[in-house]
Amino acid sequence: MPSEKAAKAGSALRTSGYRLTRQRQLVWDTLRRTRRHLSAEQIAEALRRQRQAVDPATVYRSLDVLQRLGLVRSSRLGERLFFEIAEPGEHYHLVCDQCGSANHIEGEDLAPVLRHITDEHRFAVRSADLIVHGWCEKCQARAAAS
Amino acid sequence: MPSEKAAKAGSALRTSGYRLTRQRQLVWDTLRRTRRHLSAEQIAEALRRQRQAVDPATVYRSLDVLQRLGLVRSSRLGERLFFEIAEPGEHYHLVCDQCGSANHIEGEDLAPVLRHITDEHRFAVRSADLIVHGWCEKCQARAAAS
DNA sequence: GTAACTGCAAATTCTTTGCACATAT
DNA sequence: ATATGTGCAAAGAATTTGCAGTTAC
Repeated sequence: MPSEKAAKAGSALRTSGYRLTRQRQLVWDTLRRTRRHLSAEQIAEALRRQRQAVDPATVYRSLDVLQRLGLVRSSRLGERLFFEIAEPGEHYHLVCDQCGSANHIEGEDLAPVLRHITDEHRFAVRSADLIVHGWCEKCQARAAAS
Repeated sequence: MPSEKAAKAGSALRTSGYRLTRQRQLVWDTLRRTRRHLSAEQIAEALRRQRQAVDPATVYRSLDVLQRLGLVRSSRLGERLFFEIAEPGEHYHLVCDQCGSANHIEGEDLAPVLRHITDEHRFAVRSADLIVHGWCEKCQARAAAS
């Protein structure tokens, strides 16, 4: 699972004058291994469990650097900041009110909405985030079972 | 500007067993007077300026009650929670990255997107909030002028 | 009169910062 | 060698909570 993609962070860091450290590597790897969004605390917790503890402050700082390089993006979902690998293209956030999980799905459906906002409301759109709250498939099943 | 709408909060409070206090009245009135979203701190600040100071903690508690009655809704825009009078129907949030103003606009364009999420992703949608970041008309004009 | 409400101060939670020590280049 | 990065502890910002005193009903 390493190779090109895994090397991406290393070279991006170096060509930008940042150093490739164990901590940055670990934060990046943790994020790459999940499809989900993770909070800084969840990343720190995951690393702690693997006996590779990284201080939360360092997790935040690492995420900040990765974000500046465009490798990571963050969004505030509910109470906290969540981080994910930056992928090109639109995407929406699905936040489960029951289990708190946060996922994203791809799609281009937002384009007409944004065009409307630009044209009718004279608002220069830079980015858009659709946050949908509800129940994920798992929690629906769990509720139906009881 | 008072009359029916202004009385709404009072009767809703009473029929639900809550008391109509000076503080709740003031918070509600402040929100009704703006079209914008206000943070709890902005509400407290506005009241302080009118020599009607209400403690921030009380502002939060009042907003919480009004929200439980369905009279107010909140959304997290950027760093903080913002509050607004609850109006029926979909709406989007436009957050200006320059001046920090937060506005909302009406529209039903989201319906097809939400249908897609329900159908394709088996996610039971409860609510959706589209948060658009960019530059508001005023700030665009200001930037163009300089 | 009394349960509900308020102000104030302290507690919480998430995130950022300062600084002495460690490490990648 | 030295500029960058890390851990730890402390500071910050936004929001919540505990409690003794106040107020709407």
